[in-house]
Amino acid sequence: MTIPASTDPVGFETHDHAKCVSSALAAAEGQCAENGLRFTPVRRKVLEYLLHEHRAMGAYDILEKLRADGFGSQPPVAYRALDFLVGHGFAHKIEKLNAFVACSHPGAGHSPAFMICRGCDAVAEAEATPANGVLGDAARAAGFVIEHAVVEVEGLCPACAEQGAA
Amino acid sequence: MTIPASTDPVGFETHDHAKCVSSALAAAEGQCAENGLRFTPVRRKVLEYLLHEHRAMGAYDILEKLRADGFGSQPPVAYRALDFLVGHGFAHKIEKLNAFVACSHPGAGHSPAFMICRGCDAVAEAEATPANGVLGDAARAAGFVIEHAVVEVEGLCPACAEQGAA
DNA sequence: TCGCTCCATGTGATTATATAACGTTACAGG
DNA sequence: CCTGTAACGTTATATAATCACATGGAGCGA
Repeated sequence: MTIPASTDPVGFETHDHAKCVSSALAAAEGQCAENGLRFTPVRRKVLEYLLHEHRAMGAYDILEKLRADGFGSQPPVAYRALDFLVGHGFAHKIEKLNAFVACSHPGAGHSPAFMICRGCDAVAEAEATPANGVLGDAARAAGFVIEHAVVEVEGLCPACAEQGAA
Repeated sequence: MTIPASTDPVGFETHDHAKCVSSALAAAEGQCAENGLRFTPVRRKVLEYLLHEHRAMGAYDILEKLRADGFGSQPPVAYRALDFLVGHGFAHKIEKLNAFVACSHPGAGHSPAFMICRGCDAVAEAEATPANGVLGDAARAAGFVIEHAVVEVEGLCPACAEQGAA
């Protein structure tokens, strides 16, 4: 796991947010075009919300924004867009929070791990390697075939830790 | 979803289930006595269900059993018992399934990881080491303080993999 | 023993999260 | 243009979890 120091894809650091939103949207658009996927207005908008907020959002938070923007306002509208985004790797679901975040590592097929700050709800994405380590050994020993991994660690981000969030 | 009484999978292998249930209950009872905790009938019964089934059970599955056994039948009854069991390490919540399992490694304070079979819903518990590996490195580099980890891998257990569950 | 306090339990109501089912609309390919 | 498929919109419902408040019982000190 090497974090390119200048681009801050993962950390709890500041970055040029407007740029990261627009470039991520452009990347998603390109990837959809390449793979014959339809990057429809609802889907684009939902990804935009997630990128803009840069934190985990509940489906009903998103739904409220969709309503405000004139889209359909019933749960399936939000869930379908989220299913699409998650299914194609543009976003991830945080099981612990029953919420969703935009993917921070666009492009590469990956196995994400998340650091969730319980102080401010910020979520940072890192790379997991579930097949390695003790768990991978245990799985192989048991004959278990790993298909997908959920790795989510809870704790405090630097800012919250410093200001002593109990 | 009925599993033959004497051959439930633990770590996806067969074992003497009646014995493992009773010894786990006895261990829990002892640990409660030692720490001044009240191992009440509801709590005991819920742990018994979880140990007996040895798979992930939803809170409402448990609630139904409680009702059948003459306990209170409103959601808080089940959730409170589960909160107690999870809080003291006698059971764990599987976030991916919104369900609960009895702890397989009683006693030691630990950081569990789970292997979830999508074929038969069996759940095996292993030990995770979240502070190690690439994620630990990333967290330290970012200044993130890990307090708790959720590690859940989905896939196929040996039995389901063999019979070609798609 | 009495009475106090704390914790656990029971219940009704409500909030939060997610899916089912069905008709309509938009779009790509022939 | 026709047609098949995928996306969308809406109603209704299922599933998961919590709130708020009343009741009851165990432990403890006076």
